[in-house]
Amino acid sequence: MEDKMYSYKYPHPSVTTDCVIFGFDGTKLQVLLVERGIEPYKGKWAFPGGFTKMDESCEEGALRELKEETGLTGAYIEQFHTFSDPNRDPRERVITVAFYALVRIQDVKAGDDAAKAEWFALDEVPQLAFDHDRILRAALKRLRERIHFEPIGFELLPEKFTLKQLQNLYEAILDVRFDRSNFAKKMLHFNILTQLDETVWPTPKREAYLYRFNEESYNELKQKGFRLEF
Amino acid sequence: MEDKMYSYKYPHPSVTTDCVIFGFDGTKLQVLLVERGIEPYKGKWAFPGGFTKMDESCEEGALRELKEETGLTGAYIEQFHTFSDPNRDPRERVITVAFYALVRIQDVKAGDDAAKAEWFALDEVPQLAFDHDRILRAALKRLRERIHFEPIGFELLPEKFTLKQLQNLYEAILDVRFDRSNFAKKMLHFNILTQLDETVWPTPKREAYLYRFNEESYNELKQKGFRLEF
DNA sequence: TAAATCTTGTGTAAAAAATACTCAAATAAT
DNA sequence: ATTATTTGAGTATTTTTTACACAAGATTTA
Repeated sequence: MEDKMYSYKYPHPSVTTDCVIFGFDGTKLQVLLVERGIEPYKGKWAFPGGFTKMDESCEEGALRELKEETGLTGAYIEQFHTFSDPNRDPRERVITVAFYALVRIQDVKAGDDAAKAEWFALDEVPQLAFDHDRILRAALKRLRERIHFEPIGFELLPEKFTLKQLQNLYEAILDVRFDRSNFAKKMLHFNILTQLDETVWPTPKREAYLYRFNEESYNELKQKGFRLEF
Repeated sequence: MEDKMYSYKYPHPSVTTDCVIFGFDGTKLQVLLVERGIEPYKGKWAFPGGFTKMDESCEEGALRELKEETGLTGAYIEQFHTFSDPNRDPRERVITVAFYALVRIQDVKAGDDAAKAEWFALDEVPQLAFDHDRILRAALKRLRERIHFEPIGFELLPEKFTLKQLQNLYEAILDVRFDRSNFAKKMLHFNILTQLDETVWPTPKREAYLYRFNEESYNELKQKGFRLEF
């Protein structure tokens, strides 16, 4: 088989996607990292990602890589920044389009694929390969901004959840503390939650109602224009 | 001179930047467009932009193109989305990193460079080349979101401006109407404006105070964390 | 088994912000 | 001089935010 080459009059960069995958364990925000098996940065942790093919958009490429490396399909992803420092990859010029994904931690069977994948709490993330530290900071920044306009938190929680869990999530994402009573009031005021019955999940002391995210109401609300304030 | 070629084992896309340049004429939000002199889309209007060089980041490339095509230097730019549909350019695979710039309209001497550049009010923008219609919509969306977190409006106004002008700008960007008195109250409450003396600029009837954006106070406020609400 | 402790559901009073106005002074046009 | 327009300043009402209080259910401790 002949070594077919692709030639251009001007030099072209490589284009990759990288995906910061956020999960929530009930207390802390986590990210999924894979250990690099090859140089450069062999043995270092990095975000899943890879080269974008010529016949796919970056969104399609990101979803494909996500599936290949974690088994996740149909995840919620959002592009947040493109990193293009000429020297960000020591091998060649690589421009990467960065995404974040919001997934339920239990949906990912970490570590059973070819790639060694592992969840890390935000405050336990090791030093990362390439400029992925910077990418993580940018992802967090965007996530925090997004939460003001969309109720993204629901992608991270189980189908049914308590107000406590929801509050824990918001506190983890925004790194703030809310008054329990006021948080519930505000959250329920949007009418995008449906109250169910009892819970057993955490049962620390008194039982708490379970809620479900009501997508219909949310879409109605979105039409009218609104903002989630915290 | 020999035709040097750049060869790769795998095909590589081209990477460009495009810049949506916003300006404000005191009433309406405007964008700067250039008329394409070559195919494809010859004769159509498009955003200034061009190929990213191998030794510059996309940010540097966008600023360089901005200077080449409009004479603007040191403009405020922000990357907002990367467009990567495989068929967005009929010639070859081109991925474009899109920016928006906020400039003072009077700083651009439109139409004196090689490229024919012209300002268009948002509601008078013609059909654009490539997927630039989509790019414009995305830029506006981002601009509207950004205004909640940063007082970006000041990049679009002259050094000294009246509350009326500031209100007009916010109304133009967000496409809403505010109560004059309440807008002023809210705006002054942030303490990022410094009141000056009188005006002559518009002088429609009664003279209005001029204000200047106070960057120091703004940075203090930003440290504490805040949000511009409208 | 009773007491202490923790968590959740519910509510309330005070403070802050948003909203909808009013009114007079300054200026330009008639 | 009269009229119309625009700005500065202010007020009253409503709504939202914030900081708490308290009792009920459940678990742990004594």
